Amino acid sequence: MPPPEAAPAAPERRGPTRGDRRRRAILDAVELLLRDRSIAALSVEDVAEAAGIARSGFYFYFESKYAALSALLAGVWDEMAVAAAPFFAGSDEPPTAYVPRTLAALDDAWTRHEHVLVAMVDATGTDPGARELWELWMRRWSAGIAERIEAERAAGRAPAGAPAPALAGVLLRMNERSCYDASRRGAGRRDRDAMHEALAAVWLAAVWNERSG
Amino acid sequence: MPPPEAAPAAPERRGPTRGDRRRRAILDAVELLLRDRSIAALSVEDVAEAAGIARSGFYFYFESKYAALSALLAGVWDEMAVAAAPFFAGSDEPPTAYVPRTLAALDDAWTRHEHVLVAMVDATGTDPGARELWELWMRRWSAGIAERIEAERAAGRAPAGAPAPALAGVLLRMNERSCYDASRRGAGRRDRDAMHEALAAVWLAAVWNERSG
DNA sequence: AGTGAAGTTGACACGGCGTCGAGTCGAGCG
DNA sequence: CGCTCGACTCGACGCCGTGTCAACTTCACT
Repeated sequence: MPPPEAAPAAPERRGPTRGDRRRRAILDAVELLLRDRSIAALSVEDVAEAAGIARSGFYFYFESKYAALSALLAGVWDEMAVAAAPFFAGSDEPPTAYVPRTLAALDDAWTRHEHVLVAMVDATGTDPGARELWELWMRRWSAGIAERIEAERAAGRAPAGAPAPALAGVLLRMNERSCYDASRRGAGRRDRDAMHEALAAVWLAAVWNERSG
Repeated sequence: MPPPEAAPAAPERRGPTRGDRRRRAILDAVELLLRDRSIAALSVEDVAEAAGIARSGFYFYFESKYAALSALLAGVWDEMAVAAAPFFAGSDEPPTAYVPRTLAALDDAWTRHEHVLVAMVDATGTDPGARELWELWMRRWSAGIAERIEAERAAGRAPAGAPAPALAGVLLRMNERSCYDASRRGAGRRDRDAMHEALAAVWLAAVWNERSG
């Protein structure tokens, strides 16, 4: 199952075709509408209207609103990956320096797309396709984190402890749910900063047995 | 907002009335059907049929399938609270002993009702009423945990660290999401044990700066 | 100018929801 | 015993959102 919604072997002749632009308009409409409506409260009709096409035209591009939402997600993951890169690359710095920084960068990327991400998490409770896609990414992240933990342990920078895959899993869930809830309750700066501090403290203590500065 | 769905000042004359029995039958039907269907895939018709009444009769008892699900939750929370009691009471034992035990007991209670709990979490993405109810409980748990952490710190058993409310919040989310995911993927014994170990390690490290035995 | 693929549309059938008014049941009372 | 009133039940209705279809238009390329 390759990255879903990848265009089938992109013709890539010239600038975006009319269809490409329509597709883009639909995606933009979804993102826009999600700013003040939950995915559950969003109908295909709303989206089509906002994109300037007939409702049935929507189905030429996507199977359902959840499929469109999933497509919207592709770009978001890329940004998240960029934010997390320093973590996965390892660092000469002490973790007390780069872990808080990475967590803040991740939350920043999350916040930039929070409407899409919140909608996606909500959708996992309803649409099997959305769930599978989300879980695919969760597994990838989890595997990456586990690898990182094992590398830190192997290098003697982190003490042995709970099996890395399980540890990676629970820490990832913690981040996922914390960010989701922060977006849900419209957390402000103060609130988010406290959350960052707590997240960093947990990661540092659980993986490196470090107290944050 | 008192515990929703509490009968209005229970008449409690004699044995359960016919209405009480019907209500119970509906709740049982929901719980039963959730064993092999998600809440999203469950229609009021299905429930009514399983409960032996007409679909419209359902609405005499509940506003929607989500209201019924929420009602079903009341009893579940009680069991969770019992499982967590040793934690909230504090203990003379070292945390390395009672924390893992409590986490296992909590996951046990979760597992006993996992269909209802998973359905409820799924419902929070769709139904505002379900979300509010769930978040109410999350806030209560979070507050309780924060209080406990502060008590441990005050007693000198736990070192100072991130603000207790934020720390309690992220740790609670970690548990919530980990249990949810374990149920979702039908985790087996081995899988769950590894999760317990990881959860215990994180709690101990983050709150008490302890490595688990 | 002609052709075929890409794109677009309104109309349709379907399924689930929530409500309503007309009814039934059953305990308590005169 | 029969009446009454509130608790309960039901079928029917109107509504809304979904997904599909066949017919039509547009457009890039010969």
